[in-house]
Amino acid sequence: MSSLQPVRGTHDLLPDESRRHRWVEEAAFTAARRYGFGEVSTPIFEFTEVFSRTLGETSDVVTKEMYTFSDRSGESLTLRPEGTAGVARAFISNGLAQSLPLKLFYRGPMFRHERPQKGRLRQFHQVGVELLGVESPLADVEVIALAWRVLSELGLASKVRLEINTLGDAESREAYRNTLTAYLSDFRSALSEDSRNRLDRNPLRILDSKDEGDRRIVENAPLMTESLSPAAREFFQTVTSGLQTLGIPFMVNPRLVRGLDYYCHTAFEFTTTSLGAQGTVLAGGRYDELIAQMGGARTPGIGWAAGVERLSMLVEEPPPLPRPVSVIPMGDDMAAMHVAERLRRAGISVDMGYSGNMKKRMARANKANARFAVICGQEETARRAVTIRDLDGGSQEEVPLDLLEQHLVRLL
RNA sequence: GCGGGUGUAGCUCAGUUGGUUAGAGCGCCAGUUUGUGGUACUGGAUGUCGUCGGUUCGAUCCCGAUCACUCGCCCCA
Repeated sequence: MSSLQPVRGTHDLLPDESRRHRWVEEAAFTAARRYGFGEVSTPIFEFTEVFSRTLGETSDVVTKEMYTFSDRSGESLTLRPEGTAGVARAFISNGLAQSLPLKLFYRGPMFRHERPQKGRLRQFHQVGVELLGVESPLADVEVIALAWRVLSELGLASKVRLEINTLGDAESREAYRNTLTAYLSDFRSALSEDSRNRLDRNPLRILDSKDEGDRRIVENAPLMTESLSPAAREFFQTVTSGLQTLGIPFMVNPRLVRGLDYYCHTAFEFTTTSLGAQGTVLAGGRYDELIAQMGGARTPGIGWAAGVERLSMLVEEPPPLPRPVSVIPMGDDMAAMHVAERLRRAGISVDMGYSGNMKKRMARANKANARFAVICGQEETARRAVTIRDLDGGSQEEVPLDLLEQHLVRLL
């Protein structure tokens, strides 16, 4: 084994796996386009502030997971740990408040300095969407419907479960935070060490603690629902009934919380039980205050992101590639290369080996899963013809060189 | 960041209770067939036994460290 290893938590994507990833990404983009989203591509690094100010100073992502470094002019830059902050920044930088509502799709690598596990890498890939400038819960419904569409297209409808919750508006959340903290404080000494910390920093997180003792305490805790303002309650009601209208199965999980500070109202997660500890496959929510927080005009938004690696582990085989034709030279390699080039110009995928006798080249054609072999032998060449061999059936026929392209196009 | 497991050929994995030349299957290469692949048969190559250090006459095996992967926690896609 070589000592040249990739950096911890990073992977080389060889052609087979790359193809799975591509398939996942394309399924997401195709569906997104059908819902009216256009692709946006923002830099994979930003000024550190773009993330530190928006994700929450106490969030794990900011406090211990960012790849932050100084560039040569001393600026603090950070490899993006998620996509929304960069899109929000681009929205402001480009004055896109003029073009609301805005529907954006993105894909690409994200970076988090975490301890790697299955389905959790330091460089991983996400596809995501953001719908900006729509106050109405219609946006929430549409964006979740798109997520459901993507997962369905990938054949994952039966493998995932949609959980949804509301975090309410700012006032509701503030009120809830207070009642929850008041309730939990009585149990402070009974809480797990992690949760005692969370009590001060982010008490909502205690709701989804995996600790047995915590769970018992949380069972009787007051719910967000009880602190919701009438407006927030109605908003959530519209979202859930909308999902019902569209026939999208979901379950309300009043203990579902999101890690990043900028979320409000709708929060949702598609989870699976087949990926070990990394159950979340696609997640998102509403972030009405994010852009204002970054210094832009207040612009509501909602979006989600999905982990490409996680999805590609769940997905069955991607659709097969079109099968190539193999050109087999017999003596004059360059003449055969010329034939290959003609076929490629005609839009046909062509494989051709660089050395070896006919037997070897036929074996290579087979390995390439070629549908036909085009044999360029001396005798045929003298007649300005080639032999086409059907590699599935085994029959072969001679075809005049001039008719080769049209002949093959018809056969394929 | 914390705790457990694992690391032997390109891949999946045996094995050595510390002892001379470390194995299998798949894959790869060659041949049976010098103009014909997929099947079959025959033969072949492959390894710093993750890395560094320690114990020992002797370490792939025991010990320590380190790196990577993996499972769980934290957190998240």
